[in-house]
Amino acid sequence: MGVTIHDVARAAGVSVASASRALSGRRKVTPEIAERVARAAAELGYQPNAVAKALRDQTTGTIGMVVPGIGNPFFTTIVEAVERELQNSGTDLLLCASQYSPQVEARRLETLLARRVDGLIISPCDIEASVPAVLDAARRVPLVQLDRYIEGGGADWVGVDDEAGLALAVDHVIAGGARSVVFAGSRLVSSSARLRLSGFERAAARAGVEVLPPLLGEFTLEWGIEAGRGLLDAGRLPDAVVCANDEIAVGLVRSLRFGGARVPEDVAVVGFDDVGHATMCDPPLSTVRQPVEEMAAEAVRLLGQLKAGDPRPAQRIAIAPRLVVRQTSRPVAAGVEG
Amino acid sequence: MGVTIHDVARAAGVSVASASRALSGRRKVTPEIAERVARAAAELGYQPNAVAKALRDQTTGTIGMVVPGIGNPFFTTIVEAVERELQNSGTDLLLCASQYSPQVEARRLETLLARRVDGLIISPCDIEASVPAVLDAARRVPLVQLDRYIEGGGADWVGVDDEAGLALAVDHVIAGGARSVVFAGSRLVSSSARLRLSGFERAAARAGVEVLPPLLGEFTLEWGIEAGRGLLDAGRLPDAVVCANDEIAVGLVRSLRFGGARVPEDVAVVGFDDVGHATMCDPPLSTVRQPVEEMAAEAVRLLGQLKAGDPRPAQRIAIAPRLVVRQTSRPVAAGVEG
DNA sequence: ATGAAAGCGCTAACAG
DNA sequence: CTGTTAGCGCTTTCAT
Repeated sequence: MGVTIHDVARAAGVSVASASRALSGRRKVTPEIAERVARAAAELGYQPNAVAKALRDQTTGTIGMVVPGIGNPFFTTIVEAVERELQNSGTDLLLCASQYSPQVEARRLETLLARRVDGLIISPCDIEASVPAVLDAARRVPLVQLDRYIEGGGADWVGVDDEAGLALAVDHVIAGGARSVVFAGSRLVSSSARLRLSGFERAAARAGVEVLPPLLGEFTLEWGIEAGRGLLDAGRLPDAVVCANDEIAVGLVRSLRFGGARVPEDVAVVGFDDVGHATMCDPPLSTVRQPVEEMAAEAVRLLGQLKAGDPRPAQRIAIAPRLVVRQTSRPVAAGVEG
Repeated sequence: MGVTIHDVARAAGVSVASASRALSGRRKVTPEIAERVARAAAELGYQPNAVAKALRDQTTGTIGMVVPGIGNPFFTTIVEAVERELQNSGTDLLLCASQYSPQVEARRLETLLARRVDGLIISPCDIEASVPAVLDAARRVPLVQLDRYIEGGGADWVGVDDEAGLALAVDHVIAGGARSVVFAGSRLVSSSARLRLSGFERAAARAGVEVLPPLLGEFTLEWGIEAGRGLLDAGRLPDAVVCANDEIAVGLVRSLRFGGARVPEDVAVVGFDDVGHATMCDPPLSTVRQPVEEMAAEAVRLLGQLKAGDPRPAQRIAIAPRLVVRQTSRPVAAGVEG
């Protein structure tokens, strides 16, 4: 079916070696040959076979990326950022979703490795169950973890500084007058879930406010709605609820208001991520913005370093987030934005 | 770096052919050899090189998919559906986003083709500008268009029956008492944009209601908000607005209510797609549900047929959508659902 | 500057 | 049933 470089060479009346050299331009050929080869290639509609090139070169020009799910806007945002980052490096992205299952995650890694990707960017779905597959992959190929990471180190990581982010959120609601606070997050199955809870607890303890027992479910709108209902049913509302992501926060605001509570007058709500949902929410959500572009850039940079062979201990890079005050929390003087 | 089948063969004390046969299990070998090979492979951590296999077999076991953008929940939903559909066929998906640009779309197709995908599923971003690249790709490899399609035919397509969907929406609001209607959609740069507008116009004309000039922008929340403002500023509200997708509808509802109009009492709003956003909306959005699973299944089936070589004229498969009545339109007796 | 040939890892003919 | 070998398409020595 395909037209090969042999066909081009024959049509141009030169050897395949010359054709190869002319096409790649990486080596000198007479202008005349270059011309003839170029014409032949164009006429035949020659298209280089990347598979053969990959086998020969032992490098595919692709990097694999696996995230828990592309239904979550945070992950699609970060995927887009990585794609943009890779844009001009001639590297293609092979994107996979693990669907929040360590089994399919392991399978995905396996096929990515079999396809000989030059590197891997992964947000492991489970802090424990993902360990073997991720470590194994890291042994075979440059790998950096983005956002979520696995226990025990051994592989590079770049993500947001959750601790700092939660401190930002907690201090903000307290500055707005909150005396009792609660955390609405996810069960502690990922690093993000754990770090955000502990960051919240630390900040709240430091401030000396009352802390209600955390509400732990999923990183979803549905769970946010449920958590809001739970709060209403409990009879007494906290002054503020800090959420582990925006989807939870949006759901929470919805059910709180549906139940008659005013946001932010009766209870302040702050989210985390600031991708998409936050501005869509009514009223617009105060949240902690993850520095997605920087995270993606850093991950790609790290991957490049690893590829270069540069041996060094595993790195962890935590990038500082930023508070974005909108309308679900009481403003404190300056800093309000749309 | 990698351990090859030669290493395995040597370690097992057999020829590469036997090793290959034992590993693939596609041909008889003595149990003893099978055993020895299996052990050697396990001990060495052998992992087959898919690149070499692809070159040898002239088939990669991958299909490429290109959609305008993964930021749009409709496309992520359909990508997930296609992934699920492919799950058990041993075929991997190479996902690309064209970012709504015919240029990057063409480039993406080019590299997918260079990587020798076995087939292509594409939602062309532009009904006109996407034509050459898509047609060229279709000439080289089995290709089916999903959702959007290009002008002029020549390639298979599966999508929703837009005409029927818009008729459903229009008839519904009219049954609810609407006497004047308007369409809020996208500029006519894609097949979906065009078909939905014409479907709306036809259904409205058939019903004999008053039709205001259509509002055409983007398939985004922002445009929905703007369109809603425009409607308010115009002084007189229509009884119903039918939207080309849910994001527009959500934005529209938001700005209409913000401007003091009651939904659905003053104006009914109906969306299109029913993925994610619709239930998140407050109040929950009445909409036309795209049969995403069926569309994905059909696309994969068609692709399989094409691969089988089965020559036949290009097919267009339009699947009937379903109306989902929630709370942004007045119900008509039965059929309300969550 | 150009051409002949080796070889990337794999599988399927083809012999034995 | 097993082993030897050719060849998928490409790039790069190695000679010329």
